[in-house]
Amino acid sequence: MRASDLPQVRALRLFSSMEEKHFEALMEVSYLQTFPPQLDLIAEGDLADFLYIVVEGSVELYARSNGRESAMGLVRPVGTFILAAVLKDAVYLMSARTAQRSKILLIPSQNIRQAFQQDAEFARAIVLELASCYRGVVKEYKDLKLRTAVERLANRLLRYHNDQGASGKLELPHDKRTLASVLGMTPENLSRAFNTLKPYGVEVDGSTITLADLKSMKTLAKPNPLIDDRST
Amino acid sequence: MRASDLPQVRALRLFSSMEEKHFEALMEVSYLQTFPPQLDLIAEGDLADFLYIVVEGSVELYARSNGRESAMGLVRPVGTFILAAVLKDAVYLMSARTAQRSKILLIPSQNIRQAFQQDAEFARAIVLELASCYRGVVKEYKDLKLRTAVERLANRLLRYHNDQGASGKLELPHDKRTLASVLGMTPENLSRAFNTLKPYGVEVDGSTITLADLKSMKTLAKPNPLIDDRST
DNA sequence: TTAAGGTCTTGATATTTATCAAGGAGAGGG
DNA sequence: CCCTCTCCTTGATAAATATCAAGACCTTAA
Repeated sequence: MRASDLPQVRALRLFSSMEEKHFEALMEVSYLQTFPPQLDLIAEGDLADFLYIVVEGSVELYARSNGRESAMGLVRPVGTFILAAVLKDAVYLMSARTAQRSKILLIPSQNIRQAFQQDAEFARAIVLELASCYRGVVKEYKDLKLRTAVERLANRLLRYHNDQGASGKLELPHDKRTLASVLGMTPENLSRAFNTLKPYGVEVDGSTITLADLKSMKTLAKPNPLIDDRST
Repeated sequence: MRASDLPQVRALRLFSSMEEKHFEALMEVSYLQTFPPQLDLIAEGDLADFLYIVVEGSVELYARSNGRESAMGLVRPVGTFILAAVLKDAVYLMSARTAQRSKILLIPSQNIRQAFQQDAEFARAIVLELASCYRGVVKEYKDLKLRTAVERLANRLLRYHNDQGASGKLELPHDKRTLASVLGMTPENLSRAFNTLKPYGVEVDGSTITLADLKSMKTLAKPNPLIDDRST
């Protein structure tokens, strides 16, 4: 890994409170690499050799069973994925591919586990990150189990809208096919769900969405911080 | 907490490798309590005051949104719940109530976080437990997202069957209403799903299920270790 | 023994979601 | 400029799931 990349990595929450010597040891065995879009990074069932950290770009987590495939989540900077598999020294439960050209940090699992034992501050950062991931999945699970497709879309739009500054407009961060999969529906159904939201002030122009009537959107969506807030 | 209960708790994986003095300090502030069935233990949205460990009995995790309610999981001995909220010092994402008369260990969150910092072995046990919880939810999420209702039931039956010794018979560990909710369907639909499975050798007698044709069950269910194995 | 209250099942129907088939709109390449 | 490709949309239909209503079955208690 190049020395010029170090400060960028050091600034990540996961590493910022770590002892210098442990950080250096970790970086010596790590790779910061740039990948083209749509490249498969890991496949479910493989042994967890590395911890992945998305530094730039974005990565799609997905899973397959029977003939079906579904997106399980999107990881954007700065997020980790498959931390649990790394810590347990187990196989990946999800596959991952780049959604865009992405800069990704790879750290060998073994060294992560070692650093966890040696550095209490790092251990603390790791467990907080893992707890956040856990709560993220629980929220996705609740979203899917307690809401209809239209409600999921409405709440997702409100979330993106907030993340992007609540200006009345938002950009979908991925194509509609992927969004549909993330939301647990077919692309056809996503189209129809957008039509259903039209009376609530949702205007679609490509990947730009305008929310013209936030109040009625919220009445319909009934956003719930215990599902939709990513910060808590 | 009574001294006679200590060995039982000490044997739990979470505590077995902890230093004696840290264990004692933790136990001094903890409660081992027995609760009647159907008692609400925590409510989503409340601040995480305690870590809960199910020592005997079983606990149902559930969540609400809009008017809907759904079971999110069942915790049986020896399992923890809401570990992530405790570590993050955040609010619970799920509610919990006893399913049966249950013996439960309550440890104040603050002391858990303190012990995590002081005892590296405990930190290791905690992170492994949390990673297991994470992977458990991911599996539930995959189950719901990638399978139909009948497939979910079939795979659940195969799982219970295995857990209970693979003798051709199995006992449902909860009433059908709860099972339906865990599987993400209505009780009516569960009934129909059992009927759909009849041609595959599934005979229902109250909460006793006989699997008379495992081969065709497996052909239908297509069990997937990356969803159904609880050990990995 | 009967009445009352569960849980579970069944049938009829409605709603939601998926599938299949076709067409439109836009981007990039020749 | 037009072709071709991909992505998205729309319509028609099918399948999956939920809802509503009723009844069966079981347990418990008077």
